[in-house]
Amino acid sequence: MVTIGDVAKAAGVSRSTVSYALSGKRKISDEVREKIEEVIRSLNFTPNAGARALATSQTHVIGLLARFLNDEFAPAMLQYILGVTDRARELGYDTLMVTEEDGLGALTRISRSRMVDGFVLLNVAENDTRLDTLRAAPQPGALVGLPSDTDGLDVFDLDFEAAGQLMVDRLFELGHREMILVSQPEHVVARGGAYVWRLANAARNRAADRGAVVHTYFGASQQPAIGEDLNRMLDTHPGATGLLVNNEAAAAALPSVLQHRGLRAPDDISVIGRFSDDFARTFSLPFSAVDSAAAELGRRAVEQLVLHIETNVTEHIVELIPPAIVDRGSIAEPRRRP
Amino acid sequence: MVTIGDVAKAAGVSRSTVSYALSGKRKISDEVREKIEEVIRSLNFTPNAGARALATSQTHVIGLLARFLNDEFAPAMLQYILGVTDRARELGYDTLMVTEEDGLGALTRISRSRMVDGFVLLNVAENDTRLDTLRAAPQPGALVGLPSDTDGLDVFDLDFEAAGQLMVDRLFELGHREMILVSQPEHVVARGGAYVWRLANAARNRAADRGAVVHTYFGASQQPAIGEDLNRMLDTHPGATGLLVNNEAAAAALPSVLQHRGLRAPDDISVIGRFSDDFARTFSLPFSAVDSAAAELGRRAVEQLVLHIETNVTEHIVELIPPAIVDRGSIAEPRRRP
DNA sequence: CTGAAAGCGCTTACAG
DNA sequence: CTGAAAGCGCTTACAG
Repeated sequence: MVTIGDVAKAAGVSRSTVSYALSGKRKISDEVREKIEEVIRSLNFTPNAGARALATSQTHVIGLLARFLNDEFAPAMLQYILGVTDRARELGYDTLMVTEEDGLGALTRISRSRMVDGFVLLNVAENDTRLDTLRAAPQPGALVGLPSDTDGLDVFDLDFEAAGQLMVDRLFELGHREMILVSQPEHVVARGGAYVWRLANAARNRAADRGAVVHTYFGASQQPAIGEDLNRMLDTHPGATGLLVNNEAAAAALPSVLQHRGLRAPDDISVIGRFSDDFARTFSLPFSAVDSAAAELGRRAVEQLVLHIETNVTEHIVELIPPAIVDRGSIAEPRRRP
Repeated sequence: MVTIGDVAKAAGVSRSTVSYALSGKRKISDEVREKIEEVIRSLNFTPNAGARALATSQTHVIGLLARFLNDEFAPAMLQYILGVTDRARELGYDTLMVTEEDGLGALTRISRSRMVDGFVLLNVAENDTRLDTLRAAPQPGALVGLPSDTDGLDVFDLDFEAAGQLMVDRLFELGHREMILVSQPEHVVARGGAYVWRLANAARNRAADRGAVVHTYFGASQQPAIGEDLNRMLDTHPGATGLLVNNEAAAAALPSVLQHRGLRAPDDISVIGRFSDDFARTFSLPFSAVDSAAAELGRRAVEQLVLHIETNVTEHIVELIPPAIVDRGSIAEPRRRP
């Protein structure tokens, strides 16, 4: 393998000069620098990452801890991941992706062995067991998902409270007074998916404040259960004119459920979901929705993480991205009763 | 940070003894070994990965090059990725996930800087521009996807030819004589997705051999285009009794298309797809299908890669996994014409 | 503007 | 059975 020594020899300079030419950390005469650059090109030299990491204590790798809970909707995870890997690369970092069950063990192992400069945690739960370890680690950490204790960490999430309010407001203003909210399954909440009840409570409270009602339900995260759930909800509340869907599987199942019942959105029922634009596109969901902002959250987490890695800022931030509705034409004034 | 020197000092031995105790590469007296282990635990020592990599030229990291073409069906990619990361971890490797557009540049950069011990390439095209670079790299490589030239690389893929034959055979034996095959979009083929025509040609030829006919079509990979495509095909071939679906978006769109037309599988039409079990479960697709074996392919690629990394086998293999049908009750004898 | 040398934290022949 | 020392390929004070 070609080393910095080979380059130095071929260019007729010392290894330190090559190193400085590479880093730009001191002035090198044009003549020498050009010679070095030429040699680097002709020898195809790239510095050894391990050696560099050893010398600088910087790996230029970030650790991405992703949890794939088999009852959550895997496709949605991909957008967060791509947000992270793409932005990391733009900032000069590669991404070590960790998917093991034992996230805590992985975090400990990777942190102690100094394989990465920092961590991004996806799918963070209300009381995430990984957080204490992360706080005690020498590397900084950024989260996607809002835990109860955000101390010492940068946190990014969609503002689910505002999302719940926005969904209700939008329908309320069109005239809807009775709505159904389908949330993620109860076990997602039980496991610490606090965003589920953040959105649900906000929606219910906002409706109550304005003199409307939102019937809130947990729904299965897979077919056919979720389809049956939806039918049951619609049967139970024949007067409901609006459907809020905070559950990707439910959103994906909804077109056929509506079709089966002979309902059309927005003519017969207004539908507003909460999912990513990419998700909507892939499954052709004809429903207006609050965008999950998955890629953006991943990108923001990386940016803030890199800021902590590369500078000595000590403040941490909690950033809740304001919800935005992507209009796909599925909400309108409630149908006039005949 | 705690180093091997700290451990040695606390245990009252030399650094080499600690190193050998860690690696087991030479006999250490029980007494000394136990003392060392105790110190390691109490100091929370984990060897520095960069230093180890520098000394051994082994990173215990594999590079995973994944391409996310925005017109391909992203959710399906996840299964391959998890197969790779999970199996890698079981074998003692972490995974550097690379998603940049410029896969060739990434491969070059990561290979030269010695960040990984080997590469797994996903989504390999017929004439993949990354392969020559991979062959010239000092690290071994394993592919998921069959290129035209497999020289010097380990290759894993579903046997799409056998899959096409199997799909036709299964329907033929039930009595179907006219079938429609919906493939991935033409531009996937144009880009080198050879598996599309491997399956299509095999299906068509097998049908011809047996005196049946398969109408083959490319279909869009997104809604609503794919829904219209499906309707057009069904309109064009009213006599077709079997539908073969080698296109995930089409499979996902099919339930509502069938419902719209008042068709049921298998009563009115037999349907057999090619997608992953996980995909079927997530979207509740009630169609029998040849399993993509995504996770298995990812796992096999890693296993073979690690074999090359850790031993000096020089033979390379091309492994085409035989297709297997997962029965979901969507195929039966063709309906008797009234 | 440039070079010689120390040091990052490991592993592994070499020596006993 | 164990230790002293060289070396992996970089970076960066130190010196000129």
